[in-house]
Amino acid sequence: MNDSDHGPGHPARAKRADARRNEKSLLDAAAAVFVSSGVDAPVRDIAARAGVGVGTIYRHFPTRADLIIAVYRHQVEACAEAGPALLETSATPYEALRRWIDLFVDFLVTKHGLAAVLQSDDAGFDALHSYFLDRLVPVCTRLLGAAADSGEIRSDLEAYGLMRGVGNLCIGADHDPRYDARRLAGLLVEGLRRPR
Amino acid sequence: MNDSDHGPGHPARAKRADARRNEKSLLDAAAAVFVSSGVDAPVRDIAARAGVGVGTIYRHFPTRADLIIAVYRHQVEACAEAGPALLETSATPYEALRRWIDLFVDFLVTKHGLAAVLQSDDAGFDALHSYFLDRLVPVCTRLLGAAADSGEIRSDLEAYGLMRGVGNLCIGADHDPRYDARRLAGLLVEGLRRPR
DNA sequence: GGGTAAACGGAACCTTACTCCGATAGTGGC
DNA sequence: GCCACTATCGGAGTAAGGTTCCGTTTACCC
Repeated sequence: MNDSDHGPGHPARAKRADARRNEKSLLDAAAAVFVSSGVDAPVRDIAARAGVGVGTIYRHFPTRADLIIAVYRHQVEACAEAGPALLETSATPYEALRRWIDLFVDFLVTKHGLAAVLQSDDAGFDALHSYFLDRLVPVCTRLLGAAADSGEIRSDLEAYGLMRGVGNLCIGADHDPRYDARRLAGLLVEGLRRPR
Repeated sequence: MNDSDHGPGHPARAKRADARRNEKSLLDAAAAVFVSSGVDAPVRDIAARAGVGVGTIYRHFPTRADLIIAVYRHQVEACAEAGPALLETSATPYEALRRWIDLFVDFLVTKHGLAAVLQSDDAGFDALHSYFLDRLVPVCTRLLGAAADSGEIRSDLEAYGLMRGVGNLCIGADHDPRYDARRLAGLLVEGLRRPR
């Protein structure tokens, strides 16, 4: 996991110092540019901001998806870990599900264009798509399962479908005050409640 | 509205015959290409299929949005007109709303990439966005209003938000058998029901 | 048939993604 | 401390798509 350690000279060749420095610069620059120009800002802009050539970006992050994943990894992890926690601290499993979806929505809508690129069928974003799904679907499955077991919701919707749906609802949620993604996601979850 | 009339020689100059022919060719070609390659197929492809130069496309349809609107105008109109009709033929206003949303979803998911481009924040698709909204939001408003008046659903969601939400849910619905947009849209509408 | 302006076509240009390779400069061995 | 070795760098080059521009063609009116 942690490759920044530089223990006593071991056979495994350590990454060169400039490479590590550049990777850090790139992550910082990308994060800044993503905030100001969205996640599909031109690669050149990110390279310029980091003070490196475009070749350096592609060497460290073969696809744009890899860069996006690296930038948001921490937050995705946090979201994933929040699932089980909410299950413990909420009054009911349904309540936990509702709150977890809120977290996910908040994360997505605050990242200009991330939701859009997440659902893009553009090959090359497969890695991004997969990362989110691999990390979050299991968490969602558990929340859905708990809420279904407690009889609060129907049990005929897969976590995958729900995640994609919620992700879609977040598209374009920034830059349109009339569109409230959080609200709609809430209604969608509300729709899961058992009829009656 | 109808500019294909060529009434008795009036001062208004009639459009040249080749221009009218090309416009027709372009609409046919675009429709065909949209089906096989999606609505964001390269402009050059459409021009080639129609047997005209790219300049001719831009002369007839200044933006891609104009072309898309022209191609799907009939179906959008049909959808808009189906609203009031459903209100008359359905058992309850809620039922009419549910069925109308189904129609809208079916329309969107069968047009590769249309939903995505509809929500794109890319300026230049404003016209497309506006056309759909101008034409369909009033219809949706009426359906929502009727269902709210009959007490079947809550009344605190604007038609605009619902339309955007449903449109978003349709993104990427083709080419992913595990994702059922119609189902999710149904759940969203279900979520509108008054609690108890 | 001839004059005129509408309409055509596609070369040219711009922007962005992504690749490739000569130049640069850390690193480990001495 | 110096050198050779090679990982890494930087950005010119290539490709693809969108949009514009203007010399050429052609329908229309008389």
